[in-house]
Amino acid sequence: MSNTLFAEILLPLHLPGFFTYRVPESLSSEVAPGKRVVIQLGKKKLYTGIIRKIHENPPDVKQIKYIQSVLDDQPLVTEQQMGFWDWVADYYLCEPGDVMQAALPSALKLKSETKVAFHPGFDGESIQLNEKELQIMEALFHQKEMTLDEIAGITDQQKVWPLVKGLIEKGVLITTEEVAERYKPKLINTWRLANEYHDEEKLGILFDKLSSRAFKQLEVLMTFVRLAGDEISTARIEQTLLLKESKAGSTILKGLEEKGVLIKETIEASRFGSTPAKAFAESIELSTEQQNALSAINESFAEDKPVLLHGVTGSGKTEIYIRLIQKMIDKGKQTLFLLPEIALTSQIINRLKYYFGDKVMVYHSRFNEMERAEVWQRAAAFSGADNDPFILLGARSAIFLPLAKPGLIVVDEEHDPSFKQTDTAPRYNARDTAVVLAKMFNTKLIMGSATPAVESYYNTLSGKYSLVELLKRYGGAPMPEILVADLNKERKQRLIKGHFSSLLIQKMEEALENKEQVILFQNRRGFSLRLFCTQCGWTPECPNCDVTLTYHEYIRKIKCHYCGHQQAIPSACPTCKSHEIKMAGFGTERIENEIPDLFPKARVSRMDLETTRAKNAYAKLFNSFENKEIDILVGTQMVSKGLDFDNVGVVGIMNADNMINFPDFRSFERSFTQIMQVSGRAGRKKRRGRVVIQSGNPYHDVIRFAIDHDYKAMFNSQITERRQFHYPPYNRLIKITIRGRDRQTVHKAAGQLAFALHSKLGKQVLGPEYPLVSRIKNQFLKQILIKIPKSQSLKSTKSFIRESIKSMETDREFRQVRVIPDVDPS
DNA sequence: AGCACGCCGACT
DNA sequence: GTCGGCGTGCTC
Repeated sequence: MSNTLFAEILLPLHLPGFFTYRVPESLSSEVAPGKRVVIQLGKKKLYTGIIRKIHENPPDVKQIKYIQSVLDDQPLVTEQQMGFWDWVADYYLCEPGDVMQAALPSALKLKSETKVAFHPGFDGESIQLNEKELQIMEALFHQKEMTLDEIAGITDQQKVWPLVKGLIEKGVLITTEEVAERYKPKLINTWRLANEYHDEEKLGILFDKLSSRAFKQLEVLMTFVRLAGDEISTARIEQTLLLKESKAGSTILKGLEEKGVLIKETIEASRFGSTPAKAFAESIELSTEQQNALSAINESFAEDKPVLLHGVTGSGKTEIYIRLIQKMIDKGKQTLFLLPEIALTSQIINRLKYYFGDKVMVYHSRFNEMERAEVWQRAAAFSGADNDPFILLGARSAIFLPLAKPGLIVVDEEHDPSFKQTDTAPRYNARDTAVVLAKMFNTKLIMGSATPAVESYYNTLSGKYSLVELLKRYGGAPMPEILVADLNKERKQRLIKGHFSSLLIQKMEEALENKEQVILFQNRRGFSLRLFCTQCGWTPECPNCDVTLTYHEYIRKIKCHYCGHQQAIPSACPTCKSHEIKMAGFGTERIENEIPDLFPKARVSRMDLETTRAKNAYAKLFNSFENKEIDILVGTQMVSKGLDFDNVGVVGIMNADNMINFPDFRSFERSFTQIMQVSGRAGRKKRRGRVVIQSGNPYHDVIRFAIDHDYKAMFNSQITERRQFHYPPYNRLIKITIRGRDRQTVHKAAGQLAFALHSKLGKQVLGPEYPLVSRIKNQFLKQILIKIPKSQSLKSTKSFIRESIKSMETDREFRQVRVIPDVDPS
């Protein structure tokens, strides 16, 4: 007789620590760390949890529930991965449950639903029931089982539970909680030839027999033979293909099955189509520069050092990645390839598939639940077979994919801010997390960018990473020429038409004359169209958030970016009753509308969030630009990422100032990066492209450095500033947001927390201050910023911060206040 | 996170 | 009265 077992269960919820459940005797041989279990939490809800530990110590709690069932035969998450999850939770100051929630695809996290049915003992005799109760019963006679939502639908009432509860008490209804495994492998039917007929002679006799009476069956069999080709004894033909090719129905197949001619086999199939590789990675010819870079990378890998590949746009970083990936494939190891979300729709996927075919699997937020779960499962089940996923490609959440044999991690466009998750916990940076992951799993790591993040470049100087440079474009293509249009000067001389300077117009004309294309870039921060009253200056604001509403053409309404509130355009100003309401600011749409006047013959399209919302809209725009059906493409950020076109003569940056003047310690760096990324779209193979930057401040350092393509000058100027003002990479930042319904309480709570932090951290604590937007969805916000010197122990500082937050949260006065820590905020 | 419980204001 | 709208506390 063994002792009772208990299990520490990790739940995908924002709750501290683990919950302890009891292991029933019947499951004691099945439980193991890393397996999923079904447990009940609270009064009825069932959840999927993951076993973290099994022990024999009864916990000190009032009630202890049993594990209901074990879902996996093999652990879904390995010990090593769990260690990685723990690191993420610890470093980014969140709960392990937050990490589980982010890491597991939703199809692997089941949740129960309440189902209502008749009580088996209920005899149908009507007791005193009201109209709504009768409605429910009526519906149940037809359906046997209903969810609470369905009941809400038929009774036309939102709060349905008291109603159902009454019926349960009367002995009419019962409820059950149902969980269904949501991930199901896709199954397809295939057919093979029975062993008996592998013999040619016997097959011949069969043909003769069928030709006399079963003509349809003969046709199917002949189709089978044709499709099977040389592999008649081993071939498995898909049912759908077989039926389509022989134009037969499934009854005919049944007939053949009954005669013992063909045998049905159901196999697990991929939800993804198959694309064979079209070329060998070895066939790529590297330039001398690329060859040197590759050797340098391999040398650093030998020392187990992460590599930062600083390669200008068009220098051929991808070819180097492909070579490195091929080497991993030869060793039977997997590559995790991370890139920014928007770049996922781009050419790089096609490039990798071109060389690696089915060995590439993409993990994408646009995929449905099942597809994501399939990628997850196949990554973990990897055994090195030919069509196994050797390359896992995805945005930041792909960092949690369970690679069975990881060998290499690639972080492309490593400077990109979208690697940092900002909205929900865990607020992790996938690039920084990749560095830790690589160390924990003993894999190689390469990060690439044309404009590395200041932090990353600094790490190469301090020796934490190796720096490998590719500072020339592939094939000796020239870097684009960068010109600046002085908006103030042109404005004085009245040369500006709409939002176009004479310089930009001139360069665009030249390009269009040469049959070259034009890309115009408008930063999203400038994309707001604001209404204002010309008489008193009034501007419509969001009732729930502390922001002005912005105009959206496609709905002809004004809308809030934070909470989604929208309303009609006011016809009169509510303060002064004036009807003189005008629009300020400009976006991609405005620019698009101005073009016909300036370039009547040009074909114009717009690429931004609105125009690419529909499925495949992005690909369509992309293709028509590539096929030169578009002369001028106006767009936001989107046009700056991963688009490589050959025929772009001019890139126009409509307004550089709203990027540069953004109040943030990274705005200088971001502006430079943005300008360089957009500029990279110009020119390429054939001739030197041109970039026109429009600015009211043409002698600003950012613009000067951009003109010279001088990353290092930008870096040097920034690193000095960062040191002086104690910003990263010299100090670590932790931003703490305090949020709540009541302004005064938030103010007080923030003050108290800052005071507590101050007691030990002193001047490292800044604030509390109101953030740029101090109210979102009717919640008031305040922020505290902590600047921790690199020399200081991060571990003890963080645990002190954790404790300070906890002690503030336990104060009853602040029970409605939420505290949100953000480590290394972007 | 979800959910029950409890209190309050608005209507069939 | 009953319904729905929150605020609050709790989950092994």
